[in-house]
Formats: sequence, C-alpha cells, structure tokens
Amino acid sequence: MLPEDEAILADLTSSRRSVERGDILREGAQQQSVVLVVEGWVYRYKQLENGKRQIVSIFIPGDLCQPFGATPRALDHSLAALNQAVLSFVPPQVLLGAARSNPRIEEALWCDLLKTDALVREHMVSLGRRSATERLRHFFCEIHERLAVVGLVEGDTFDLPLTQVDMADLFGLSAVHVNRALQNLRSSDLLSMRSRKVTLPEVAALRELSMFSSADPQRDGVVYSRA
Amino acid sequence: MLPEDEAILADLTSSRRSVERGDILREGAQQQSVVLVVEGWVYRYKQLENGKRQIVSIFIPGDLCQPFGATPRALDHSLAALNQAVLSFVPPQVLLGAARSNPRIEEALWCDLLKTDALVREHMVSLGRRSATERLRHFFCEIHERLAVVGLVEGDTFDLPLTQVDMADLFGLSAVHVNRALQNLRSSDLLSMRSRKVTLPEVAALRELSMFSSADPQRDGVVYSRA
DNA sequence: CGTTTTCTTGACAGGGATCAACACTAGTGG
DNA sequence: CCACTAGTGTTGATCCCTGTCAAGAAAACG
Repeated sequence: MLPEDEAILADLTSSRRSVERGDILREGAQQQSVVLVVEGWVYRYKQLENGKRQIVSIFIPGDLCQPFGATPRALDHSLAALNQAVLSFVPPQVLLGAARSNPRIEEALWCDLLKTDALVREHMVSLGRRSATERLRHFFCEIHERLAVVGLVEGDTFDLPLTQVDMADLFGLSAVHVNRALQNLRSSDLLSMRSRKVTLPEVAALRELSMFSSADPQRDGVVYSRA
Repeated sequence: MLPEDEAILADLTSSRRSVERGDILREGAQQQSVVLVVEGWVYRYKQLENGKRQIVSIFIPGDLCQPFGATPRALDHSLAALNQAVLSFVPPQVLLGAARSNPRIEEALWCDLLKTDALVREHMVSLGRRSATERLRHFFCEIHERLAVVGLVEGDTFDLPLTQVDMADLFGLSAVHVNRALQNLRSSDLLSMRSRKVTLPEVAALRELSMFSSADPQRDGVVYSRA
C-alpha cells in the first residue's frame, strides 16, 4: 500500500470510540456509519424469539463490519463487542468518496467486501456440513490465519476472547458440546488453551486435518492494518 | 424506478445466454463478469473433499449472483443452475459505471447487495439454530415472498425446481430427513406439493409459525424486474 | 475472599444420519 | 409404443451425534 493511500485510510480511524463488551448496535437500529474495528473483537449476531442466538460473523482489528457502501437503513442483525474494543464509525460517503478518488482504495474496499462474504460462506459450510470437531478445527485455522495477517499471532499463540457459550452460538452447537469438542482437540495435542490464550503447536497438521484452504492467497486486501 | 433508469438496466440484459441445469462456474474459475439471472433459478454452493455439498445462496430472476463491484478473481465457490436458465453476464465495470453515472442506480445496487447479504444471514440462522421443520417453513416463507416480488407467484402457488437432494444440501440435512420434514408440513395442511409446484394455502399462518419477518419492508431494491 | 461467571462432568433423551429396499417418474432408445 | 434406465421420492430399522438437565469445580472479579 502506498503512503498516500495509507494517509487517507489513517484518516478513517481519526474519530475513534471505545466500547465495552456487549451490544454496539441492536437489530432494527438505524445504522448511519460503517464500523471499522481498530482494536478488539466484534461480532454480528441474530437472535430468535425463543432466545436462541446465532453469531454470523466475527471481526478482528482491520475489519470493516459492514459493506463500505451501506447506506443508512435498519439493521437486520445486531453488532456487539466480545471484549473492550476501539472502533471507528465511518460515514459511507467518506468511504465511497475515497473509493472514487483513488482506484487502489476502491479495489481494496471491494476486495475486503468479497473476502468477508467468502468467510461467511465458509462458515455456512461448517454449520451445514461439518461435525462439531471439524467446525472447531476449521475455525481455529481460519482465525489463526486472519490474526497472523494483522500481526496478532505471537509464535503460534493468540488471544481468543470467546467464551464457550459464544463459540456455541457461533458454531450452532450447545455449550456443553463445544466443551467436549474442545477436549477432543486438546487430547490430540493440536491445540492448547488456557485463560483465553490459544496455542496451535502444529498449524500445518491442523490445516491438513481440517482440510483448510486459505481464503486469502494474496493477503493484500486488508483495509486497515495495525501499525 | 424511472424510465431512464430502466433503459440503462434493460441494457444489462441485452447479451443473454441460456444454460442448462448444472454448473455455470466452478470453484477456482477466474470470474470476469457478474451474473444476472433473467430467467430460471441459480445457486451458489461449496463442495467438500468428502463429497458433501452445501448450498449457500439461491437466486431467482432479477437477482445478481455476485456483488456488483466484484473484480476479476478466482471464485471461492461454484455457481450452478437448477433448471434451464437465462443469464446475463455483466462486466463489473459496466455496473460500476452505471452506478457512478446515476445515484439511483448506485443506491439500487447497494440495496440489492445488502439484501442478498441479509438473506445469507437468515440462512445461517436456519443452519445453526432451527430444526429441520423450522428451516423448511422459514424457507418457504422467504422464497414465496421473493417470488411474489418478481411476479412469479400465481395465487398461492409457485414453481420450485429443487429436488429433495437439493433441499438437503441447502438446509444441511440428509435427503431422507428432508422428505420426512416435508411430510410434516403437508400433514399440517400448510403446504402442498406436486410435481415441483408448491402451494401455500395459508401463508399468513405459515409466517406466524415460522416467525418469519420480512427482510424487505420497502420492496424497492430489485435491480431488474421481469417485464 | 465471597460472588458471579465460566468450565467440566455425568446421565439421559432425541433429532437427524445412515443403510437398504422399494415405488414412482421421466427420459431413452429400440 | 413399450421396455429400460436413471433419477427421484418414500418408508422402515437402527445408530450416533448432539442437546438437555443438573450439579459440582474452577476461574475471574471487584
């Protein structure tokens, strides 16, 4: 990314806001701006009348939580933070303007949008066609790769601010079963977890097992990378 | 939609192509154009190494099968037709150009994109948190509403070119279980099916039961409507 | 430190998968 | 026009993955 592009994108994060764990925008809220994650983890979810919840996307630093051209409208889902997070609320006009003024930025924004969609699709495959253990394996590969891109993996270890209840709602499982599937992974020595820190000693083997294919061969589409 | 807009959009369907049931684009293919469905049903799916398949989206006439700014890239999924379909392959530059030249078109394209995403999210909720019967009920409500918008519902009846195997791959179930869930619906007199024709005698009751909430209160975002 | 959240474990139940026939439909070619 | 075939729909029997309930252990937190 060229310096001039970076300058423009740095502007996007000039008006930051810090939020605590919990809802940021509720389903039905009139959404004015696009949320850019600067720090922390954010997720989208939908809640059913019977109390069941499904997490549909997870966002990490550098991710845009909505399509960059999302015009003001009522949200069909809720947006929440998993831990304390720093967000930037960017009016879509700003993003659209940046895209118009600079083809490279336009390209980067579209690239980001397409990758976000691709992740959602992969998640759907997990929900529909993978067993509990397979879902976990695949997810850990995916999140490891995404975090590595933005420099949030140290060695083979990273923070994972998800409780087992969160994971249950993410994977479409019960919390009890997530617990048991995690024990599976731990006993196979492909994963260790303690106090929200995950270590994947053999990522390559894990990828092999979970038939994980990188969604991001080029790794050039991150809209905003941490300094 | 104003006449001048319609003229521009009509242009988009000038170069049509007819396809038979089966794959249109395979995963990994280099995608050059955005596919617009003029007639017939199209779907996106992903296939796993073990042969399992997950359908991630269904498209009906008037739908754009990719984000309108999708730049040429390798597809992460496959695109296929459920029945004989007429498609228009539109270069993204054409759509982006139309968007730049006319704010109403830009708005319509973004609106379409956001709605497609919203449908995907609702589908994820089904996969993760709804029982087999609930998934079917919800799907029939959704598809009924979408078909009605483009004038493909007569009375309370419409064509459904999905086999039970297709539905299984759409809902993340086995074909046998789809069959049994369908019998549930039929025995409750909320649905009748014969030779690919579906009738929903009491859509209102079905919506109530499936807690279906319209994703499209305004119904103004269809990019291309059949004449 | 108590309190609350989160994690773990066991027993049990159930939704849905799998396997294997068989019926039905539609398309094929003789 | 009718058998032949392949795909689709239907049914029954059985298994197992995952959910639910409940209770205790461990960790996080002020």
